[in-house]
Amino acid sequence: MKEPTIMDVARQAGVSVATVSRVLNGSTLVNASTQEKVMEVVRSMHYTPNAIGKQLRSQKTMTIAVVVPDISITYCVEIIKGIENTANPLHYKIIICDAQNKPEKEREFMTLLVSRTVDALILVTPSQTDAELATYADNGYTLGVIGRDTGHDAIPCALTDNVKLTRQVMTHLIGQGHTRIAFLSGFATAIDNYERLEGYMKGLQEARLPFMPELVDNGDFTEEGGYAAFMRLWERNTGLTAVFAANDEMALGVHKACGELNIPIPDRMAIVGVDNSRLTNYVRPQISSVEQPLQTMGVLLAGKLIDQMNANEQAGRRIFKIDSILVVKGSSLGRTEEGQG
Amino acid sequence: MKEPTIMDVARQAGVSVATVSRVLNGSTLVNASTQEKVMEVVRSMHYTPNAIGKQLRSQKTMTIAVVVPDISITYCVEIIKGIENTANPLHYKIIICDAQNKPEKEREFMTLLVSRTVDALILVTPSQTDAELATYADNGYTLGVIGRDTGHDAIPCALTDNVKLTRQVMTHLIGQGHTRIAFLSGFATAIDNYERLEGYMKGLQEARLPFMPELVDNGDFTEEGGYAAFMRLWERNTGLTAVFAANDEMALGVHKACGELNIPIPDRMAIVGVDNSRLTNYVRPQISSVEQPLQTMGVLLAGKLIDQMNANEQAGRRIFKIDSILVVKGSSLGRTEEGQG
DNA sequence: ATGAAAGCGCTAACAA
DNA sequence: TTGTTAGCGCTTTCAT
Repeated sequence: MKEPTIMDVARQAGVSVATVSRVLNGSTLVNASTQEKVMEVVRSMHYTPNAIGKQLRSQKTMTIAVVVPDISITYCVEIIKGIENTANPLHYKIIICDAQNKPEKEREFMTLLVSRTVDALILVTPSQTDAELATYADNGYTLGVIGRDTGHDAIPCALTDNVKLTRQVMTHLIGQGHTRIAFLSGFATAIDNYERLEGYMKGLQEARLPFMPELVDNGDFTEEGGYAAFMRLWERNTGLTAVFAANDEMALGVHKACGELNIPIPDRMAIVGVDNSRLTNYVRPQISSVEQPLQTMGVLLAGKLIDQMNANEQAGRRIFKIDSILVVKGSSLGRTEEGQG
Repeated sequence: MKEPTIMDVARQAGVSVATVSRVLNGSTLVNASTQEKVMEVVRSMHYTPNAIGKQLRSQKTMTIAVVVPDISITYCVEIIKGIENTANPLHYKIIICDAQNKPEKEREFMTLLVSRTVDALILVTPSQTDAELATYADNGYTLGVIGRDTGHDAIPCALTDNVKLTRQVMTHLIGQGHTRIAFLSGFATAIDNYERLEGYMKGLQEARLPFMPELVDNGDFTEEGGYAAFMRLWERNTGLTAVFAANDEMALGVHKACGELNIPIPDRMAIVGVDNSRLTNYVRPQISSVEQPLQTMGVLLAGKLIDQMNANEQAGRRIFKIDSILVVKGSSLGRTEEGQG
């Protein structure tokens, strides 16, 4: 089971390897009859060029690695789809790397870049520090980040405007008459937290509502975390009537907790999440959520990165900050008078 | 930004490239002091071996491609996780390929194998025919399939026992007193259909229930398809009291349809799906579903494939047929007397 | 224990 | 228009 090489084709066709290579790569400087003859042999031998040989010679793999924290999160999958939709038509292959929520795994994947297995690497909400990522960029590696801005000139990024997003939610909730609104954040390390907290506070400020630290808690971006956090909030007896969770998982946890505590939604408790994931539409009432244009983020960043590799110069925008939209559903709309009492 | 090569390291350390290569690959035939000296240089230069060069020389990529029909399906993601858990510890990299439900895309990914970009390829519920896949195996390529058996000696596979699975469901439903049970299949092309239909018929047979063709319909494995199929079934006025859907998506469609038609679940209509996906636990009542040990399937197949590559002989089992378990929930349990009337 | 050198499959610069 | 040939970075046989 030995693959035919370009040599075999050349021999069989009675031409040199250079000619075969030219035909294969669509060079115009080839006699039509020669071309025909070579293609004939290529077909009859079922010859397919060896990708490794090509890569070694051309110093290009035409491959981009996408490192996601967890392949089971819809958030990540949507981004991947966006990247694919841009990369595939441009003949770039995508290799998806699942870091399984382990920072050490994520770091391991960086060697794909260093070992030249891929031409570029996209990190989705990386766990590495800005300084770590800067090192790679400084050494000339092509990488981009989705979900935050490392601040490095050579690292493009796509992210949502968290402050705007949060204020949008706050405006909605305050408009519904809520004054005690809890904020459920994710990991303390995520930059999103800081920005969303900022938007939360700004929203309160504008409505001349006081900031109450006891209305802020952490749910670690998981359903269980959101559930536990809400239980803590509830026991503090702060008189809260609404919860803004930094993602849908936590919002689902709150939804569940309210169910168990017999707190009617939205009458006694309004809930808003982020991601507008499918699940939010299957629980009753459905959960209002902010929809981020994830595919778009993938499309824009991949496009930018490919441009960067081909043009060899950093032209155009480096930061793609994208607006999201709030999808209002039953969990935060239509409180009945009765319920409010 | 030029990477240091093994040559640079050799020069710097005052040894030959062969020695550097030996050190890097842990050969024992190297003087301890030489070894130390080389490693010192490797560290100081931040040298990382070029993967492409290595691959070309060794004729191995240590990479396995996993081609899934759709990366957004949890079914696929679970299998991927299983494969990763086996492959990564054995130093194999995984490249995930999303065929986006397009047969031509799936076929394109086969060139990864032919072009030697990967050492092996795993197909999850492929759209290609057995004959097509056989060609690759006959030409010595290493591939495996999850979800069906191609019947080819050199193509290992992992799959669930569909007949058993279906009969399990039928036994449960018949045990609950149902006699008119609809069967909702997926694409007509999927082999699963045939086997599940077989199990359905056997289940009826054993219980001495008649097979009614008008109780079988197709829902294309989608929620919308399941919804539409149920609507058709319902209009046929067959007096059905239970639906077995070949996957959870279709089961959710039936669930939705019942909601709109005001058919109480499980009192007037029992529902059972397959996959035991997360969503089945968020709707009310929760949907009974068959849980397939997907991760296990990935683990077993990947292990078999890697063995096959290393041992160069086909020892051991080729077909991994795995039992699934039925998780009974509200949608098919506890019909009240009243409801039955 | 170490080094020299061949060669994996390919492209492209240079020659003819 | 076509051919010859030098590498891309690495491992490994064969000498030493």
